[in-house]
Amino acid sequence: MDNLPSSKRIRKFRRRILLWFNHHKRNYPWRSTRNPFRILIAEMMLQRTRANQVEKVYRDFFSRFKTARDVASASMKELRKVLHPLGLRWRVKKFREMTSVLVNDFNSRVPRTREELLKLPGVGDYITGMVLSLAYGKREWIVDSNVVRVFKRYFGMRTSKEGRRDRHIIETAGKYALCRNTGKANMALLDFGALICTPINPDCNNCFLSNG
DNA sequence: ATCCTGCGTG
DNA sequence: CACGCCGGAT
Repeated sequence: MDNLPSSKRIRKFRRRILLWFNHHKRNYPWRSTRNPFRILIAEMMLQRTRANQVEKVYRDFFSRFKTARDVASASMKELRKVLHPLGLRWRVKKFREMTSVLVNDFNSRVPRTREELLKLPGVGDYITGMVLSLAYGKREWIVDSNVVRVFKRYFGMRTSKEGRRDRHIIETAGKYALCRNTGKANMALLDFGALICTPINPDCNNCFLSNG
């Protein structure tokens, strides 16, 4: 049995985390836009990479490239130069492949459905959920390492080693996403995991969830 | 040492 | 389901 948290518990959790988020939100350039392409690029940079580290690269990137076509036609050398500080060098090629598919198959439009987004090279469930919820305002879930950790601690959920792919985790994230402003709720979950409910030395004293 | 707003491959 | 990626922050 899965032992999913009840809808009521999830709603309460979301309400409290959003309240916290209103005062402790992290500000990043990709959060002050609804441009789907910019959000998509930002999410690709953010995978397995700390957000603070991405900030400068994001600005560099968009000062050089404006459109999907610009990226698709850039030289590997130039792309490498911009993206190098992020590490994960195989990712550099993904930026070109992804934008090429965007230009060739989607008329340079970032798709609006999960199925189509997943056709983009380098784009998986997580990035798809972020683009759909943040750029298009859809009620789509995200699961990343932060989400798994927060759910485990708050709801006491058990997971396999690959908690991100556990069905009950994804279902909980799906229920969590069913609200008025899913993009905001998803960001709140990430920030809470990154700032308070950290992997090591979580700041439990300042956690509104731990007392009560 | 361990982790980061994961994804693709085997 | 397991693993590599890969620079940089903690």
